Amino acid sequence: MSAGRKRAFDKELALKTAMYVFWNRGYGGTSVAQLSTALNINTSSLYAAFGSKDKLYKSCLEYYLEHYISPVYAEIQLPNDATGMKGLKRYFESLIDLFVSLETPKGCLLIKSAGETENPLFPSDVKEFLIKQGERIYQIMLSFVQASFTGRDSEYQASLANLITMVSNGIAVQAAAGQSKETLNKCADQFTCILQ
Amino acid sequence: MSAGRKRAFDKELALKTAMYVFWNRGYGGTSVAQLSTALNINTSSLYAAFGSKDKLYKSCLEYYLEHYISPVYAEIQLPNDATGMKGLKRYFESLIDLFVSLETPKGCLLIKSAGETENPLFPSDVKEFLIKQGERIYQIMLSFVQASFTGRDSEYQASLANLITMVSNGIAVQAAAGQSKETLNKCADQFTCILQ
DNA sequence: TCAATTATGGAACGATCACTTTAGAATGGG
DNA sequence: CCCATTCTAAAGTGATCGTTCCATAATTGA
Repeated sequence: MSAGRKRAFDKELALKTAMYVFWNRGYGGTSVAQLSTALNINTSSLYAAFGSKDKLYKSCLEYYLEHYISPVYAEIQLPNDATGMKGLKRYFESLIDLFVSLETPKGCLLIKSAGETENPLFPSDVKEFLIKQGERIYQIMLSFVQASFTGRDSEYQASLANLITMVSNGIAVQAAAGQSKETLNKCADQFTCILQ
Repeated sequence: MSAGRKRAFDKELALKTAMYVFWNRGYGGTSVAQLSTALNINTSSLYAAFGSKDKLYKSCLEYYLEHYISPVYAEIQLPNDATGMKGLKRYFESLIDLFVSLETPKGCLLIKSAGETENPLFPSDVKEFLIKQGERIYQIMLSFVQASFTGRDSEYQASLANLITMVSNGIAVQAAAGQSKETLNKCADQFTCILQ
């Protein structure tokens, strides 16, 4: 099947490391030379394994979505006792845990990326990817709200789903700015409380 | 007093134009050559007038604060009939008007800048400046909340000021992502409604 | 064992980065 | 009018950007 020399590094581990670098410094703030150093891989090996800086970046975003964001949104998706305030509180807790975790960079890689899309060097296909994922996440939130606030009209539900997303984005911004887990949790609690 | 050749361009207009470029593309996404083109000024003139890219950037942030952000926060500062829900609603309206205005780039320059501070090339003094301004803005919001929600304990007030700031940041993120003025206003209205 | 295939290490590519230099043109006080 | 002063235009600075090339090393199927 596969002839040729074997890869000397763990590709998935390298991908995860690259994701951390992008998460910290952003797309524009990360150079291939820095990645090469952080991953302890030559640039030629990096290009052989991941194609280009842009392709590696997109792979990192996909990895982030699958391994970091999706588990959080699973909190409010079926099958679960996911509906209602209990689900929402668990969602915010998971989100804040992710955004302030000591094992990963602070804040949200997706929102950090979204802030760079107007950079003329930012890859346009990644921009489209981010828009698509934003819509997908909103749909998950909308389904949750529809299942949890059954007594309200659909316009209210749509707006509430948007408001919760808005608060989530605010949490990401303030987590990236260094706000403590306790402060963020207190805010999220207050929000869920005044919601009912 | 001033001998020598006169400047051939309007310095404040050039500053405003530079601010627009940074607001659109971010600090890392903007090159001096692009600024030179956009401002229709040679790089040497640009350096003579503004010192360096970093100094120009900081001047743009100061200009943004004075001419764009401060007027919004004046909405909830004394002397005004600024307290209470009426003040808060006007604050959100002004904020959303600013973030989705057709005459300026979308979103908030400060929050866009805050997302770039971990870029190793980002000037550290600007990072400190942003942190300081964030605290200043929080204090304004806290004073407003203390004057508007007199019946609550100070912990509740601090947390509420934080929550409102959080929603504001969320608005900035979603405005930058292209969300419509109507959608944002509906969300802000819903938030102010459930607040009481 | 030999050819085909893939990975590695390092140098090198042109382009662009922020910034400076140099030479000359415009200005105003004495 | 002269000259110090300031601005403008264009070329040039070394450094870094993303990416590729090339020789060599390692692995496999035939």
